[in-house]
Amino acid sequence: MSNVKSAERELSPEKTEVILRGAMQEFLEHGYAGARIDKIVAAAGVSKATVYRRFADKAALFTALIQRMAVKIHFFHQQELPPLGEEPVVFLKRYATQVLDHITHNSQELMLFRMIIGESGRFPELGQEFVRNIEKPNIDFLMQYFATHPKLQLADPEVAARTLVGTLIHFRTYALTN
Amino acid sequence: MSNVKSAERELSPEKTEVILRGAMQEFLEHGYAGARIDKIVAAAGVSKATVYRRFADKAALFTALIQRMAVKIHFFHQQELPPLGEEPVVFLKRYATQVLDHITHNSQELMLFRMIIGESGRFPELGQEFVRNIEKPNIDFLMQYFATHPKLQLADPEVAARTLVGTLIHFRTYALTN
DNA sequence: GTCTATACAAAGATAGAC
DNA sequence: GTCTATCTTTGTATAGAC
Repeated sequence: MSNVKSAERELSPEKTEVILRGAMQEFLEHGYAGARIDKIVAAAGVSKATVYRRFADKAALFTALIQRMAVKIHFFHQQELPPLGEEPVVFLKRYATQVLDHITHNSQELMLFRMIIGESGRFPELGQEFVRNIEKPNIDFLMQYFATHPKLQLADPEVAARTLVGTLIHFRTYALTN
Repeated sequence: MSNVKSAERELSPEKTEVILRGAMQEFLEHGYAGARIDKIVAAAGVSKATVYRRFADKAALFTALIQRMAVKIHFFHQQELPPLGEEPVVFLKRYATQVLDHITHNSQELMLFRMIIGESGRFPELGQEFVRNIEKPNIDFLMQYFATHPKLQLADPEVAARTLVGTLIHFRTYALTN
């Protein structure tokens, strides 16, 4: 006989939100092993018990956070495309510039990429998630773009797409420092 | 009046060697923050005091290890070049295959690349060291190769070299999982 | 110069009050 | 459902014997 509201009275979504926000800061700055639960709860303004009621342990909190970020970044990139009507050379230059600028002005995203790569040996599902959510959509888009623009004379659209995406990500996560 | 031998009686190089070997295992497997000094000394068969007599702290041990590995890998790659007399297309395919195979059969090197990228935000000098010792020599070599083979019709040898190296490293450290 | 034993701090996780 | 207080383990680093 409980009404609808009582059925919802479980874990408050607001607290979950602030926990994840605090966790993001701490994990991005120090990596998985370097992150401290104490710092996360301090930043979130909740107690440890509140964290451990939602997440089994540190690893569960970490993976939950990363998966959430993967989805957000995915949708973000989709909105950012430069106009498709331009000449291919112009479009591709803008596309590349935009990706690099985006990461450059979004230091959290740079830290995220680096962390994913660094932890992907110990959290394989995490690396796969990112391939699925971030790299794959970009590669698929470019593949189709290349395939529908024969004037570019690209023998293999998939190779071209993987090359461009790989070069851009690598250039920003490894070659440059800040 | 001390003879030459007594002047050398400082820290035994053999112990330094086994410490670094144990440290390599542990750091590569768990990253910087995840590595445990206890595990390192256990693997090396020495005491903690012996470690701390040589290295000021964990970070000093870490950076010393990475710099040593950077030098070793640098020299290793130099010896591996496929025959330069081949047709450019053949040579480049072999070069790429060899780099990928090398990392694939050298899981420690893969772990090292991932760790460098993951820690490069917190240890910037470490990322720079690797650019200098590993990426730069490869890029320089390819640049010169491209410049001396005009039939490849590459407008910008440096861009081509960076693209190839970046794509190869990224493909192996991020896109694939194992 | 190297070891054993230990200091000291901090971590992750939980019990019990409200 | 959330907090305070605490348990237990484990970490880095060092003091002192040999």
